[in-house]
Amino acid sequence: MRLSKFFGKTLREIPTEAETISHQLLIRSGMIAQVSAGVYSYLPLGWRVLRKIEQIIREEMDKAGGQELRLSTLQPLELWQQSGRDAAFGQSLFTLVDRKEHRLALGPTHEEVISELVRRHVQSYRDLPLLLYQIQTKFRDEPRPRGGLLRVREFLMKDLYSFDVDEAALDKSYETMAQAYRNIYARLGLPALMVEADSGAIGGKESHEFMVITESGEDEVIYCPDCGYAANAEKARSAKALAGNAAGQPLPLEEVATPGAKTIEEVATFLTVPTSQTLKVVFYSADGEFVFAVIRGDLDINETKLRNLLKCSELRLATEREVAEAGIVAGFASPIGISGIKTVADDSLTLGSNFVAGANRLGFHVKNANYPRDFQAQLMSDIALARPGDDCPRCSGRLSSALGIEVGHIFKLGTFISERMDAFFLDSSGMSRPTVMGCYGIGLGRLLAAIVEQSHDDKGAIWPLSVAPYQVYLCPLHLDSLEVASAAEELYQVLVEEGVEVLFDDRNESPGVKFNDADLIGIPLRLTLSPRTLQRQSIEAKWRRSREPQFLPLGNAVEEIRTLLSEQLRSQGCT
RNA sequence: CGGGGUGUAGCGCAGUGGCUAGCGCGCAUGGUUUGGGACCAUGAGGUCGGAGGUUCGAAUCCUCUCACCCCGACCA
Repeated sequence: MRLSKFFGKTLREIPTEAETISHQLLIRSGMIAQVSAGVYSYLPLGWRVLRKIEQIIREEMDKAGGQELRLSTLQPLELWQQSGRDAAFGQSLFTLVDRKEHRLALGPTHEEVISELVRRHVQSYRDLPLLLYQIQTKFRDEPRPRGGLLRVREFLMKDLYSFDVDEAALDKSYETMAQAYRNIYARLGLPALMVEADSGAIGGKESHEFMVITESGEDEVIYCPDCGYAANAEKARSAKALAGNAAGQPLPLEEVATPGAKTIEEVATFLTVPTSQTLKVVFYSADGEFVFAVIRGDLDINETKLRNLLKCSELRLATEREVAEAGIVAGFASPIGISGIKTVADDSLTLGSNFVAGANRLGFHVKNANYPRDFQAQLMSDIALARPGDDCPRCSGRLSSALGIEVGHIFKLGTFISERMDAFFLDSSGMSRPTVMGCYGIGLGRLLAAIVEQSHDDKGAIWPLSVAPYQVYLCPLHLDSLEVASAAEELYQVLVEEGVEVLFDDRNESPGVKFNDADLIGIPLRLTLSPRTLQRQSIEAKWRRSREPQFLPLGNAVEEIRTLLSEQLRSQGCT
């Protein structure tokens, strides 16, 4: 491609609306253009990268046994009502009404549509397993799009759905997909960490996310540097230490005056006990129901875990007014002696005894509260937030945290969707059973942004060869020199004939402009030729990533270039 | 949805009641240049986000409204 005829222009200045590096560089290099909040067009450069990413994903899916298909984007809302996930997606669903007043959704994901399809085509266990995938635009009306391509409302996504006869077979499909994902990230030159994750609105039991660790990430990853345990903060566990007198004999309840001591810190200081010797109560509204969440004073509530435990869709802190209306004395509340309010507890209550808790009376707490002697909880589980510095749940290490971009998410869905969508099959004994599903998503645009986030310098993007918009930037200087012009032209023609992807800077610009554009766009290999290099019968070759150029003899430059490129691809793990 | 911010030329910005709205980059034409964003000359390009109001006079003051960005809530 000749730059003189190319659509799209580089920008010298950083557009004001772009804050994250990838957003700035993608706009400045002319890869994408914003249309609306969370809606982008891809210009030729960006589109080329996206298509290469797509092709790598397609190859790995095919290699793993996947079969590509295309599903509808318009989905009748009934499908979502049938699976019951219309509530889970809620406002994120883009909906519209057709001329017959029929309600439709723009697909945010395709489990419903594909289950329907599979239902009609799969009757026997002999038809399973199936790995079906699609690479299509999906729509989600995000509350807040952000960071350029990092979180958008219209996005290209690969989703693969697995259908198996039982859990064991699902485990196998899951592992096949996890490996395919590792291959994809390797080929994209993207270091991605597989972490345990919450399954959110998608539902299901087990799930993992693939994270690229970078400052602009919007997810917190909790990990153990010693044993490799890693999980999204929403999901992460920590080993909860025993409280100081965990082994103590339960003592009688005793009310003590604690004037003005409302927070855990104040109470603990006032009574000179560690915070792990206190109980904390947090008030929530869960789908409109008032809920007490009780946890040991040194820990915090993880709202994702709480939501999962309560199986509710809307969870928020109760307002002061709701607290007052429930007859709660804020700052001095506890579940002791309270009835008629749903109480859920963190299992840390069992890791201690003789706690300090609220007395449900202004200015008073009680000492020696013990579970379950003094109060009960309807639900008890781990609902604590794992924090950096906590003990690792798997080894004796200490947890750390980092921010990451979620570049892939795989789920073991189980049977809840297939049951609702009637996707049953007959097993070998003639019994009707729901297919066991898994789904495996990867966002292409976000992947593209993540690559830039972790592979750039102050000059611009640094694309790995496998996905670079072009492999080579052909950069002649002094184009008014006939010698240079004809040598460049000839080299361009030959390279193109050889199948090398060349961006030919045939503009009559100054060297600085050309070099800066080459760096900004981030083409892996730059070939410079000028009167100076021609005099030495050579052309200069420089990798975007490195500082030092090398000189190739003009005579067999094409051969040398091909060698350079194939060596580079091989070192990237791509063949 | 709550909080904060920004809308003036393609991009980045200046312009707090006054006459024809500026600057830099970019763009066009001509010329001189050419190894890290060159220089000179000439030129094109604006319903100042929109609507309403105040005023002799509004980019500027008031009201409403829309869009976009950031933080939070929420979310894959």
